[in-house]
Amino acid sequence: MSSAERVRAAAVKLFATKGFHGTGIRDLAQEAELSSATLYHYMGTKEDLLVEIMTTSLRRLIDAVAKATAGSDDPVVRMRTLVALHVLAHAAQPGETRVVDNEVDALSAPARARVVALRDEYEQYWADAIEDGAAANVFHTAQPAVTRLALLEMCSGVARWYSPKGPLKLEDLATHYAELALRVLGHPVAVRARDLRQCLEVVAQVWDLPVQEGF
Amino acid sequence: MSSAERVRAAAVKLFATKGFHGTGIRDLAQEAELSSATLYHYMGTKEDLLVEIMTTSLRRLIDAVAKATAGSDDPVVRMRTLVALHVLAHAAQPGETRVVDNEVDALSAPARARVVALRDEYEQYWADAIEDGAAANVFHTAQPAVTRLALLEMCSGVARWYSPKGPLKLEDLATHYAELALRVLGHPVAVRARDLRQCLEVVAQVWDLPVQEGF
DNA sequence: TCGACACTATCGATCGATCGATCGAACGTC
DNA sequence: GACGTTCGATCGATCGATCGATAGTGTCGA
Repeated sequence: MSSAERVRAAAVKLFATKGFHGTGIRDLAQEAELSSATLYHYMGTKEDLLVEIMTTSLRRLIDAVAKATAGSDDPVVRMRTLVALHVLAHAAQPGETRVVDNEVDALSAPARARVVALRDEYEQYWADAIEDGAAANVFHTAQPAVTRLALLEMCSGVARWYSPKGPLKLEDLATHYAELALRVLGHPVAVRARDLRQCLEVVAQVWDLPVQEGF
Repeated sequence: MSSAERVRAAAVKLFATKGFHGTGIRDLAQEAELSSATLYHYMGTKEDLLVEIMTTSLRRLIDAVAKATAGSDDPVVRMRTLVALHVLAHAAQPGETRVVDNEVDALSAPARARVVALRDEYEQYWADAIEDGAAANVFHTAQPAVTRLALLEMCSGVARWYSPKGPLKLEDLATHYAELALRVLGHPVAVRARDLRQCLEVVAQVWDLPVQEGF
């Protein structure tokens, strides 16, 4: 792993576990096995590093859902795909996703605006799928906007507790959450294994992970 | 409001919005309208202040669920009560709950152990209700533990976005979430208004809030 | 009624430590 | 000798925390 990669990995790990403000430049340097001065050869300010992690992580997620939902009009299929992708991404990359979800408040106003715009772009996929499903009468929810937020929070929570060392396989996790999401949306239909396998492949591809189960 | 109360309120506000590490002693002093030296007349260390906020907040929540679920054996009723209480607490006291949910990592090891023990005590109510419901065949979930975590994350998320200024009333919010939770648990039954009103009263009582709607 | 004393509340000044960030110099490699 | 990397030393700023001093307030014996 190159020094540049070590710096980024160190930042993801420490920002995710100790928070942006709780992580010092010297913590970063120690984790990356470099002097604090050398860090600045690979980054701008500490905030630049945070912004880079957030934007690339969100861009990857947006690319993944764009790729995985392309060509599908069925809201149920899209919803299953969105949930599976979101859960897989949060389980496989808990560091990045925890930083994105928890450290938005640490950004300065202009940087925060750019990150929030990306997040809104992502959540629009969820809003569209829910709206289309409600219009097609396959989803039944009295408060679509609230339900969307509830689903997103439920799925993002995975990054806070999932461990690949536990008994639960990634596929089982994603399948279970897709099932829960459809229940929330008032559409009690079993999850098809075929849809899920496609999501696993997209995640492995976009995040550049080995393809076998468990990443 | 006394100085002691202003210190605590300032800490809740700033810890919730800027994070524990992102909040300086001087920020706290300015928000509480005191000098930084005077702060230490009302608190121990900054971490003591954080621990006090977390433990009292969790104790109140535990007291509330103990009071509200006492005497009820029906897992469905208990689950509705747990969800409504949790959502109402997170919507009515977003500061405290955000601090509890997000700043656990900022604690030193011994303090964290005490807080996590309280959190586990609280979550046991959820685990019991889900287990009893599954045993009574009124809940249907393949992964009870995962479902519990998913539900908790879903409900806690309310503190991140709910605003009393929005169009959504507290009762509608709690009712909607109770409905979503029962769907997640495979028990599609409408929420009874009577159960909810009792939860509103318990929250108002335990958190010492005015009883009329909206707190 | 009055002063003496104790106690609470407050703050300006300041402590040593750590913060994010920068500098010039020294490496190696081509 | 040009360039990409690395680091020790150090900058001014800010951090959490403490100090002694100064008011205010209530109590109690004379």
